[in-house]
Amino acid sequence: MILDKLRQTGFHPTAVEIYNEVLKHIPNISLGTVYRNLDIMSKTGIIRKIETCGDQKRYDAVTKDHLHIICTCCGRIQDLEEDLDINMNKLANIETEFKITGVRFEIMGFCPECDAERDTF
Amino acid sequence: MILDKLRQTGFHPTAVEIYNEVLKHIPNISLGTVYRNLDIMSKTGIIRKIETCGDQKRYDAVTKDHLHIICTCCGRIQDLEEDLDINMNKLANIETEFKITGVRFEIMGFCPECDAERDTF
DNA sequence: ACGTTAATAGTAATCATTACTATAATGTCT
DNA sequence: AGACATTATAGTAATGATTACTATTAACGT
Repeated sequence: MILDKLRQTGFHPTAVEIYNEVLKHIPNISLGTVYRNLDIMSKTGIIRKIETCGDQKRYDAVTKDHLHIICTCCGRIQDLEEDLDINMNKLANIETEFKITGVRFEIMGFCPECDAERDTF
Repeated sequence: MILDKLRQTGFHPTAVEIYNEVLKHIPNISLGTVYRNLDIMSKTGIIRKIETCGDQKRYDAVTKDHLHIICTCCGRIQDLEEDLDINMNKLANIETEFKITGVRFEIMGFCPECDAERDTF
């Protein structure tokens, strides 16, 4: 049920948001259960934990690499179809002692709602 | 003093790490003071708050855009000199209703210490 | 039905950060 | 210098997301 709810939403909800959705179907589920199962699934690789912004972690049912656009105001995350032509070949030649495992590329901005709110000032 | 300490370190410390450094010179400084001043300075633009990874926020004395390499294990952040030839012109043409304010591009990996530790298993 | 194992609800603990409050430092004007 | 307003501070309390804990319940093979 947790996985279903995560897959149904186009955006990337927080654990509490998922909890509230599941609560409608399983009225006595515990928030801890949601956290635990999200954690298990992200460790198994079924879903992805987005460690990327703000105070709350968000979860993503799409595990393949893709671009996110993030509202710096409310934290909302959406997917982007665009490809920004990143020259990934250079990654292998970077001078560093780190063992590189991946990249993270996100676009920051104001979502329509937050942007409208800013205009009221 | 907070700003000095932040500028002296090559890596990007957390508020508590800065607090512990400053504590050596100002023994009765409060953690709240460190947080408040870091917040003021990042809002003024003197420093940068890195909202990017893990549970703790980190701070950066270099405000111009540059690449970070982040250890997914211990959270350590280092600067990278490389330029990855991102085609920024495409940013202006992205199809989205968001008002874009910037990008975030980071490289993830294991720092030498964490990587060595992994080998012991 | 019995015992073993794993998952859960509900609650308590943790940890980073923020808010609050009484006090101390600083500046200004006369 | 002295009276007053303004600001920053230390120290503590509160908040909020996440994790840990525990007693209970469900599932499953024999």
